[in-house]
Amino acid sequence: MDSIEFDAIIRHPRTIIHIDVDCFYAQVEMLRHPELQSKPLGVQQKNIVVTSNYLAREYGIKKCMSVEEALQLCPELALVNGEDLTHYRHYSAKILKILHRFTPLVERLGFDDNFLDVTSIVQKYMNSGNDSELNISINMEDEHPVGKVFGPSEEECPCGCHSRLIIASKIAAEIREQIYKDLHITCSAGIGHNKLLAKLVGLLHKPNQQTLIFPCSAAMLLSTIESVSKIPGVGQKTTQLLMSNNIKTVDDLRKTPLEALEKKIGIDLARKLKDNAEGIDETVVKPTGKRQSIGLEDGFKSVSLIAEVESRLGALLRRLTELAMEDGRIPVAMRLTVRKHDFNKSASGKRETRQCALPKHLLPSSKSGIYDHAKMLALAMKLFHRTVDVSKPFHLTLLGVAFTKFEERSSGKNSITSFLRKQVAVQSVLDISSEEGVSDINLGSPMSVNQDSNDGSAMSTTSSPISKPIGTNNQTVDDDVLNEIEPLPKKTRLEVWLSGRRESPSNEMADLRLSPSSPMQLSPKIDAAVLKSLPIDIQREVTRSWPTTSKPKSNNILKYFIANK
DNA sequence: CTGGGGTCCT
DNA sequence: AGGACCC
Repeated sequence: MDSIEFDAIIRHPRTIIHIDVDCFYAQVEMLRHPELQSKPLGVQQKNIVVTSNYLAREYGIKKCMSVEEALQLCPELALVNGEDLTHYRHYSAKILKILHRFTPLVERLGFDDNFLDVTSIVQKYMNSGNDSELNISINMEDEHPVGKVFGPSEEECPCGCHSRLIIASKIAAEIREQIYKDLHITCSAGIGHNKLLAKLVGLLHKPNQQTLIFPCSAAMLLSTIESVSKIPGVGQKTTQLLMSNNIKTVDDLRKTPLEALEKKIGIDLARKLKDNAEGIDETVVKPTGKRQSIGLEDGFKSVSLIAEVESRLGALLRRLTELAMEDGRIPVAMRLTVRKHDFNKSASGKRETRQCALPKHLLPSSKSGIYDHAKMLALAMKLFHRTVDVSKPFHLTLLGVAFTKFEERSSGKNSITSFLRKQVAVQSVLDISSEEGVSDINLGSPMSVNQDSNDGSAMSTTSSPISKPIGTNNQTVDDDVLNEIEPLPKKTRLEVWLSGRRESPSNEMADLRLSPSSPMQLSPKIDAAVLKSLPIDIQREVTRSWPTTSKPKSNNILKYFIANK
């Protein structure tokens, strides 16, 4: 077969639907507060209106606008706080379940953005006129797509994608209908033969509508997007790089020779963007599995006291352990995130993270079935002291804590797999107990904050003799476990103090010293020899079920069947 | 005081 | 551990 004919036949083999929930947070809040349904509504996080309903958008309110600005545009704007994502997470899971009724091939970006590869269900419809597994029947006689179509559709592509896309538009309509019937949430959809086109075309008609694009209109769609920054994957940095090279539009991108572009932005990105500029995108829909991390963050004006850090981390950890229990898997590592106030310039304020293994005995699987919050907090504080030099004044604008590696809850028996998996998870994580073994010397004298500063705030009178002798403080967490676990008060002394304090934080602070966090026995070293000593087929069995850290390199063979360019 | 989440790559 | 990206 001539390679050109071959190209023509196999060109657009996939069918992709992109489902975007309309102003997701705002819809959820309207469901929770029906009286707000008919009013302009914004969802607020800190000083930001992160999203708003369409009534509010008529006033010109945009995503991530400041509250001030939004209220100027619409003084009667109703605002609800959306800093707690619990309800959104809940609805997001329900939406995902509905999508899974259609196909397991669902890739999620965030809570409200989904790609579905419906190639195979479209094929089922073409074979039989219905899908016995779904309760949907599609009128195959009707050749018209549901919803809008972008661009001309005069000539049918010889690969047959035309009718596939039309069927997919009916499936998309059915998906949206089921989401609305079950949840009273509206979505918009884009239908195309790849992810890029499905996503971009769905933006054209937005609340509660859907749009289809045929391949012949792909280049046209890309031409109509004004800036390269609208291409998914082109963020702020790349946009700056491109603009400094006078590349602003997709057409600029097309005019730039690949070789020249590679030198400016790197070979991988250059190739991707040259493809994208023509509407080409071979990336596959990667089904989203379990989360790779579960985290919580809290931003604030400024936190400069260790005591307040401890209080806030404690609150975050309580919620985080609840989320982990819902998830069902056992976390194996903890990561702390800190954002330090950046007052040298108006720089963005980078985050710093520290990560460590989570010792097994802090986990709920061991006897009690619950987390030991005191020790979790001690561990988090240890990470904090690795991140922030508390001998000097500090002020933070964000604290976050996350679980980052997981072990499936064993369901009992698969001992060897479970054992090895745990080892591999722990192995790559820094073992913080093994270095600076006794550590916590800083913890002994936290009042040294401000010791040479003149800002006269809280602590300057202090330097209260903290001296619990470091030596006696230095029992390990393991020792604590062996001793008895002190019943955790509803409020810790720290929280009581914090909630009661007004202006004169005095030497009460001496009592707020973090309980001696100390080296923990962590992470037995992995024994690669154990694995290697197994029969090869057992090795394979074991490694196949490991949490995926390596990814299949995306050398899609289809690439070689794409019309040259 | 640009939010509170996430992903993957280097 | 950080960076860039997504929503």
